[in-house]
Amino acid sequence: MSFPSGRRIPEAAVVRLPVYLQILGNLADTGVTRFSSDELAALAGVNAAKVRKDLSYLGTYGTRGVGYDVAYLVHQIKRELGLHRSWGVVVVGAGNLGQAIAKFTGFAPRGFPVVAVVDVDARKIGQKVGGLVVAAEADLPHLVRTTDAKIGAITTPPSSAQSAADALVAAGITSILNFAPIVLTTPDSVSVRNVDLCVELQILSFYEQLRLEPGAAVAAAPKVAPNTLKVVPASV
Amino acid sequence: MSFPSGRRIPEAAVVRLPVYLQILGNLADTGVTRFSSDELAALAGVNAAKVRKDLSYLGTYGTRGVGYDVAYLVHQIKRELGLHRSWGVVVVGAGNLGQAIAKFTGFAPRGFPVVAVVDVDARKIGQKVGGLVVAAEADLPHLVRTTDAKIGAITTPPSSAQSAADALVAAGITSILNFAPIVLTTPDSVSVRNVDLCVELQILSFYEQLRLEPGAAVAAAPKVAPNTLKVVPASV
DNA sequence: TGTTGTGAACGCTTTCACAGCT
DNA sequence: AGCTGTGAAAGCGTTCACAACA
Repeated sequence: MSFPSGRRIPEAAVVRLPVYLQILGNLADTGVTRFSSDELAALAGVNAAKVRKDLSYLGTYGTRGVGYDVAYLVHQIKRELGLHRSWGVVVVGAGNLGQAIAKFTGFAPRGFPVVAVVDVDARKIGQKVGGLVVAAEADLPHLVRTTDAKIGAITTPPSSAQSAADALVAAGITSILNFAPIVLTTPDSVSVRNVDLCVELQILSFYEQLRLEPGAAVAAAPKVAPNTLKVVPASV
Repeated sequence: MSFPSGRRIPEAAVVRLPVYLQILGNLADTGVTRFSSDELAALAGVNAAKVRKDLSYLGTYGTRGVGYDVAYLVHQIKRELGLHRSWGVVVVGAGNLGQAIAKFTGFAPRGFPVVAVVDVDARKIGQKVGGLVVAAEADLPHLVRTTDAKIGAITTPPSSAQSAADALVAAGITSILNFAPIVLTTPDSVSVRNVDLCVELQILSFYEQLRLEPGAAVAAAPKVAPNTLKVVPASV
């Protein structure tokens, strides 16, 4: 509602900024230094008016008749998303997915180093996973404090996901990426994003089915996903 | 636009149906046979009016003064989402994530068996991953035909993701789950859902930052994510 | 009485269209 | 002339509030 200097970016725009950032990063890598809203729109699969509106929420950084500067816009989007600092990720659950995330080398360079992996299973504790040693879930408060982790990723079986969430919240984590196929119960001050692959597959199957059914047809292009995000004033 | 019998479910509602389905499944497992919109709303973290509207798109299946039947609603949601049949998934890219997906036993029971894993790397071809043998990406057309796969999951490095998408499309796949951090170019007749974990982390960091910045505050609860979905008439 | 189903109001998001700069 | 920035309009999605009904 309120915002430091009256500026406020609509949620719908916030979720598109990382997509623009990615594309602009690719453009920069190929030596492009300037782009127009038309060009970015084509690459992102949206329309130019939306790109201009979205970018206008960041400030007035374009040049009429010319376009936008790639490097400058990358900087501004990063600033807005808080990507000029690093956000440590602690992975809860050292199963297949947890290990895949811990081993993935693509997060750290983009500002999201995996700083710890924990599990409740004594057989997993002490194992090495991608340069980290699996710690006990009970150590979360200590680990979060010492590593300054800011985001928790839940990759446990569904039956342990809620207790994992409770442990993360107790340890002071307020942003959770949940891969378990259950709806977590968390305080309103905690942001949760659900990445339930079954949900994604079910949505795909709905549209695939429309394509298979004779006579069925849809025209619109839905862009939403079943994520939940709760955020309350910082003072609470 | 048009729909067989004039019925049409808004996209925003479609993405919530899998969430309801999951919760109702859990309720059924614990012996619950009836629920009210209030109860489901509390469990799903939405409000009761939304639940009633969403369920009303399926048909008139509730009983005034009483509520809804769990088993019956599960059946109706499954029917709507096309979950009374199985949707084979072919994984392209046998790296950490691809292997984690292939090994995960939670998809098949929910109607999404992983029927094949392919890679371009000759060293990976022939390896066994969760009961499947990694095949060559060049075999995709043949594999899709013989396994009747309907969904493709791209878990390759970003540099190979577009060619993976092209190969899937050429093999006749029209629904793609993309884990690579790039925007895919596909025909309009192909549905793509992007599950870019960096995008999710970046969105989380935006809200985390608001919480850390003194004086910052947001009130609304955004529920959208940067997915793209393109669907065209079945006849095309 | 209790709960659904749903028009109508509201608010957010997208799109249009053009004024304003370069 | 070209492209941005932005009010205003249109389109969706959510919420309200209550009639309908078991």
